[in-house]
Amino acid sequence: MDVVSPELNSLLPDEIMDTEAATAAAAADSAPGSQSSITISASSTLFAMKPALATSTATTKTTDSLTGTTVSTSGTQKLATPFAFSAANHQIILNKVASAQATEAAKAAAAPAQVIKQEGQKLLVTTIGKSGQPIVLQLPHTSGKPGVSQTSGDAKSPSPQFKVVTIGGRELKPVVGSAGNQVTTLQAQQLKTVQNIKPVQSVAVGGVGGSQFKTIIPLATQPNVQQIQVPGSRFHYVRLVTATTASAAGQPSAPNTSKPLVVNTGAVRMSVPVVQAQTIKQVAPKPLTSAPQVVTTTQTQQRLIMPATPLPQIQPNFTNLPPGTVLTSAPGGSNVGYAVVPAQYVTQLQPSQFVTLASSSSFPASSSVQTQAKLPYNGVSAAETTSRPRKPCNCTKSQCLKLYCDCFANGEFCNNCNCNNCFNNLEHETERLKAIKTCLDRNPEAFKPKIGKGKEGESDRRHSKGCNCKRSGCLKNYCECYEAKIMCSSICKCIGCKNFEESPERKTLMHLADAAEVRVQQQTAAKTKLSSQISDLLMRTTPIISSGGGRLPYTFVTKEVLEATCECLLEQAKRAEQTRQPQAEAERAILEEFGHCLMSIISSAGKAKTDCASINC
DNA sequence: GAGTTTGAAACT
DNA sequence: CAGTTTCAAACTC
Repeated sequence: MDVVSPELNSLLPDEIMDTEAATAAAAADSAPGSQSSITISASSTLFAMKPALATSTATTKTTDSLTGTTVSTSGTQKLATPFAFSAANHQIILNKVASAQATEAAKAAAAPAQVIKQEGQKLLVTTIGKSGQPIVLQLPHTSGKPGVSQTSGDAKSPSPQFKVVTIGGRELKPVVGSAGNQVTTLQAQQLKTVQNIKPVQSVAVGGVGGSQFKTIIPLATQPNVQQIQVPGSRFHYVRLVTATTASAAGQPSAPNTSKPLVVNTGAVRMSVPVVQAQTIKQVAPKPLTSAPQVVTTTQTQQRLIMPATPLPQIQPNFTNLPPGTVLTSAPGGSNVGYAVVPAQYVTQLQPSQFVTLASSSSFPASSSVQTQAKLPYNGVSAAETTSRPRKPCNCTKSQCLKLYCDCFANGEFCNNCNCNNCFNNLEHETERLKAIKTCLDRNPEAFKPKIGKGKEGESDRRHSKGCNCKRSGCLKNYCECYEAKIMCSSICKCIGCKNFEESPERKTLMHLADAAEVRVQQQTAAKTKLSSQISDLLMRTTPIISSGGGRLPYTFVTKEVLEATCECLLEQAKRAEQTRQPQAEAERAILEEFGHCLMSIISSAGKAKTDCASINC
């Protein structure tokens, strides 16, 4: 079954190809029609963990090859029950083997690489990174081309016999020597992990030429991974079940790592980090410069439904499961949550959003599905286009299904918006997908960021289409260039543009904006400090007061006191106004006066407390 | 908060 | 492709 059409591939952003997955894809290049590249997606969730044969604690940072995101993973990983491997019809099947055998394998510090012979090809089964990290299996093409991720192959063969691909953008050193003979300790550890993985149900087989990609679902009966076909979606999903909820009864805790997941290192171009939905936390939004972004995860017992590869089939049960959707079970229902996450965007989610969405207990039964995730059709991380949470939209007529709607245009579901008749949600998935298609038909780059990345830094950022401003001088937020804090370029068609480097108007605006920002920061700092001082005072006085009965600060902040304080502050303001003091100075004086007032109140309160104590009241 | 202005998106 | 309309955000009062 074809999973990615050339058309779809053409729609994917260039950034995706600027990845090691793409490199691997290039390395996997082979004659048209061949199916020589097989990649098995893996994650701690996918490979549901069994009671530990071995336990390792690791902290791993993995760079997401799609977004440049750095995924930080930490925690204890319990290796799973081992499995044997077999391959047939270009399928890799990981079969369970006896635990004793697995134990032996786990004990072997330098276990040999798993080599699968199939039609003259060999498969090196290994992982990259530390124990428990994702696993990539790739059948090499017998005439594989040199590539950064490709090994030298079998020593007895002039051509490479196996191929190692990277996961999540993590560089993988070539395996030296023939498969099964010269394996490094790291590889042995990786293999140990491989031997302990659970069956995988979905295997994406990368072919060559864009249209050659196949999806194989070899283990339909395996309980831990289920393939889900989403109608109208370019992705198909694999439901990933953690050991806690599916196969590891009695296990005290679920694995707590996030894993990058290479779904297909071929031209499907998906290298996705799998993070467990319930507890994903984004430490900081990804800046425009696409600097590495840190994502941390903590323990979870959630299931993930991950988009593995695009899937054209439409099945009725999942018309409301769009890519980029986090699902959760209804309260009182299943004890496990579900998440449908276009994993390449997982790291872009705002932490609060994701945590909320993944919470399986916070949704009403009538709406067990909530969404707040990046949709895949955008193909670009939210962080690449925005550095802060998107403002809620106010659409009234577009149903949030046109590019007028910022949420839709940025590939997001509406969430906490003020829109009316919104269709940009799961309940209207069919319409939404249709709208996406319409937009893409009209403009294949409709969901790509308008502000292109500069090759040599932000100074080279520019609007992909240029603006068409006529009246704003390109110095108001009406102008998309100005709004993006970039100057207009030669491709702009604006009239009366003042948004260029030497523009005095622009410089003046910038200075004003800077000054305003500084002022806001100062005010914020002052408020914070004052608030802190008040809190501190209350904390210090309350115990003393309460010991004598009554809450002194509140007792003494009477209406009269408040009025007197306000009078003082107003008087100070008037004085500042009369003397024409600068605003900042006036604010300082008022705050200072407020401090005096507070001190007076506190002093009086303390005195009263003393007096009260002396008369034993 | 209501009304106006603006320019991108959508439409013809 | 150009002109017009629609739309929602930005802006003003």
